[in-house]
Amino acid sequence: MKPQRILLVEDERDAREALARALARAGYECSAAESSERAHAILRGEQGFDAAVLDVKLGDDDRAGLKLIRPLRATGTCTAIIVITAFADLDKVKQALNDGASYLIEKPFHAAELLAVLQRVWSEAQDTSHLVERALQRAGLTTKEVEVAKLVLKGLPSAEVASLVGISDKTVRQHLSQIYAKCGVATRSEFFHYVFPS
Amino acid sequence: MKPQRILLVEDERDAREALARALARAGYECSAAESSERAHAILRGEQGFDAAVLDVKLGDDDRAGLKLIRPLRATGTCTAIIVITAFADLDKVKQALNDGASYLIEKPFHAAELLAVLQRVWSEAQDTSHLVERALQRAGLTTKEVEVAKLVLKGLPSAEVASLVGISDKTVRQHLSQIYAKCGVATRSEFFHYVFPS
DNA sequence: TTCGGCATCCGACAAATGTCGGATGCTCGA
DNA sequence: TCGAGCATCCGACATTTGTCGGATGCCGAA
Repeated sequence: MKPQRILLVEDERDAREALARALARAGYECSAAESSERAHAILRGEQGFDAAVLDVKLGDDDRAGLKLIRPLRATGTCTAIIVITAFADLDKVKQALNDGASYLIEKPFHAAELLAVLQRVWSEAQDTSHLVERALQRAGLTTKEVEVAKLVLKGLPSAEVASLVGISDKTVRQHLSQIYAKCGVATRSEFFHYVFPS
Repeated sequence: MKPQRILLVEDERDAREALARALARAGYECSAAESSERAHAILRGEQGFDAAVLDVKLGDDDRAGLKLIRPLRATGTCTAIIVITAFADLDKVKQALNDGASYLIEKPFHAAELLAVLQRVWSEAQDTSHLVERALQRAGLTTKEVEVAKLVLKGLPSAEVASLVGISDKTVRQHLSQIYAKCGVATRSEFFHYVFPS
């Protein structure tokens, strides 16, 4: 899957418009801002951005872009945050990393690079396999139980799981009972919520 | 919730043992390795680490710790990866960020700092609210539908959702039908899987 | 060898879930 | 003002899900 909505914050008009065009051409819906203030204004209006591309330097402020990272992370929007900068110094990169940036690209760069990074970082952020692995591991499930659990977590009904695993649908439900007990839950929904806390 | 199992990779024996003790005291189950090779060996044996704490320099190799980041990310274990280093130079920090590290701590540091960072980074990584927001936004749900959807995603049965929202349980199911239609799914499980792809 | 844990099946039942058809009232924009 | 969209409710039904009691066979550790 691809990210859909992207927040682009870049103060230089040419660069901003070029990137916005590139993003649009690649099928993204892109909201562009030229300053921190505009970015915040946009965020107040609409949420639900999948990713943000932030220039580090905005106008006078040498690291205005970095200051946007924490608020963005806090809102819970924006899964992937990419920062771009012409002058990567140690301090800025450290801050970017520790504030929660996903990637840093140095100017000058090709739009294609950004698109590639965007795609990669996004799909990594979307990946929930670690949550699944962890939860199942922690619960101490047996081999078969893990097999069943993973298929159930794919949204399949018991009958489908049964035919895929090659056992009876009754047995699948039996296993599930056992799984639920180990996880301390009682229903399929609760099990999902156990694996994906929210 | 706290992370449970931690992979600690640090070549200096004193530091390693001190950290391992501190982590154990804080209630973590900690596997320590003194080299890349040992780390890989541990990973071959057991998976399911929640977090990794990596020293950047291991033995001769100036950035052996950094080289562990990608494999760790690739395995799908390890939600949080913290790197520690005595000499943070621009190049190393850039690599750490772009390879997928979550945080960088500079030596010398107090064990308490590490514990605090671990806790923070871990809970951020656990947070799936952005997935929820994104999915619901993308589906174009109405206000009420979002309200219902969020409670359902908390694992609550329709009846509970109904009493929390203050509407009839039938109505909740009605809303859910609508929600499923918008998301292109047919059951609660599929809906979970729509929100949390895995 | 014997016993506990794992995997497998069955029948039966209560509860939860999803769907259909139909209904009312509200609000906002054309 | 008139209809579309939203929110709300109802009854009824087929399906799915979770549980209970009971059963068999296998394997590995005690």
